[in-house]
Amino acid sequence: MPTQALTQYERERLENIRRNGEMMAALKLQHKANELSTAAKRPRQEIKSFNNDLEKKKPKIEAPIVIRRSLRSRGLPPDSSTAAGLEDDLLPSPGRFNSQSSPQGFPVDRSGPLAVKEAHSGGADDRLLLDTILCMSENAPLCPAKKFKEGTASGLNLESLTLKEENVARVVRGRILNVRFLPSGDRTVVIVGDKLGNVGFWDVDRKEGEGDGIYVYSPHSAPVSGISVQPYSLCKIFTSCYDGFLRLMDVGEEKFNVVYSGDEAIFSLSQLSSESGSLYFCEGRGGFKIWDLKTGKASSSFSLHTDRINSIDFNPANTNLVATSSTDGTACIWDLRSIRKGAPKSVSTITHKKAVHSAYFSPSGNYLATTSVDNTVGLASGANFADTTMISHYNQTSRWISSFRAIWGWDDSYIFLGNMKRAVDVISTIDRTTISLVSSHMTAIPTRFAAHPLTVGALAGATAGGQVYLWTSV
DNA sequence: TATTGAATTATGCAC
DNA sequence: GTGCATCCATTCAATA
Repeated sequence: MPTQALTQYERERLENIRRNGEMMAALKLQHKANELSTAAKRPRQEIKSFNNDLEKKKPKIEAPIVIRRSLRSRGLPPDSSTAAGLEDDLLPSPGRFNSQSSPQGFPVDRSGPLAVKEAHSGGADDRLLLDTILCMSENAPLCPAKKFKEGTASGLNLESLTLKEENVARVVRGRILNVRFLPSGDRTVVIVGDKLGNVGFWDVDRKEGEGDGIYVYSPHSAPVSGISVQPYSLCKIFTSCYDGFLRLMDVGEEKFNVVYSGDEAIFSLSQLSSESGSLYFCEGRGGFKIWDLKTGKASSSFSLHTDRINSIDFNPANTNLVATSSTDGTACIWDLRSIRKGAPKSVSTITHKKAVHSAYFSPSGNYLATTSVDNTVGLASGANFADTTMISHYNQTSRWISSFRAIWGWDDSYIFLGNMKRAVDVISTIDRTTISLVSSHMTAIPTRFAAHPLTVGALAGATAGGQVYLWTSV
């Protein structure tokens, strides 16, 4: 390997990986022997889960999670070859860092475009999934990824929400950070991203004889921080990752292409439901970028917070307004038309006592709901969202559990979020009361949620154990 | 102000 | 049912 062509940063990473590899090798010898001898007997879990035959076959060479940090944040001097190194990242170069074993046992290079086949790491033969998505895409080519009938009464009856036994699945192995629905009314497909870099699909409405409907890909080498389905095109799915990569899963092309590769971890990703030319993402400590997909360049770049930005959300009624939530303890609403580079000024700032993990606009755009580790859910409304009320909610998740993020349902009346007692809490915005949805099928704490954009009552909750619970309205 | 270290404790898996 | 490994999240207090 031509080490002289690598940047200092990359050399450090290689060294780190080598050290980890040595340690792993020592630790894993015994572990692997145990694994092989016990791999035959397994199914303890009653719920359906991805078939890990492929996982069993491949030698487990676990690449360490390498979180990208800028030279600046690591207190190192600027490296003149960084830009070149970045270019390098976009080219396939076998044997480079970021490699992990494929199902076939060959190392997978995660620094360039990846074939879907190469990234496929678990679950059934994925031909069926790819064809299903293509078919869904053809049937609903003009179906935008936006909320159900913005702001109008959805007619949801909370008491009708149930969790059926068959609507529980273990989709991925790691802790889920992100859950989404494919925006189609035809067929329910859930997409999740986990801490290990896996992107899992669950085809809930599969037909008899089509297997368990679970498919797993490993396009990333670190936690998947965002999933966004391209508006008007179900077969283009963007994912962002702590490894600094933004990828596009193109179902038609059968590729996980590299859209962007930066030096810092990407913590959040969003797109406008009405426009498909740009990606909006946050990286490092407070960085916000607008990425032009046509030119492949950043059209804007701002520093909006002093710490990581955990979520980005557009106001459905006025898409010039974007809300960001940050570990710096604030959630801000920005007007994209008047944001200034030097000292950006927010339209409104909601201040919490601790980190804010989400800030989402209600379907009508009249409210903003924030979730903070200071044990509150904030509700902002009125002119410039200046009227703020704080609703008490226990948000202390432990080390192994992702932070809670309160999401909106199908109209402005309810907010959904996790509860440490293995329940889904529903806050009514009308009387500010909280009720809990419980089920004996929910054996872990749901922390990240998605409301189906077209089906009222279809609510997916995801856990630290890779499970997804799909609540439905009957 | 930046860095370091302690504390937190749910889940899956193997037995 | 019990015990163990996970480990790179996040916060906060203590330190330089």
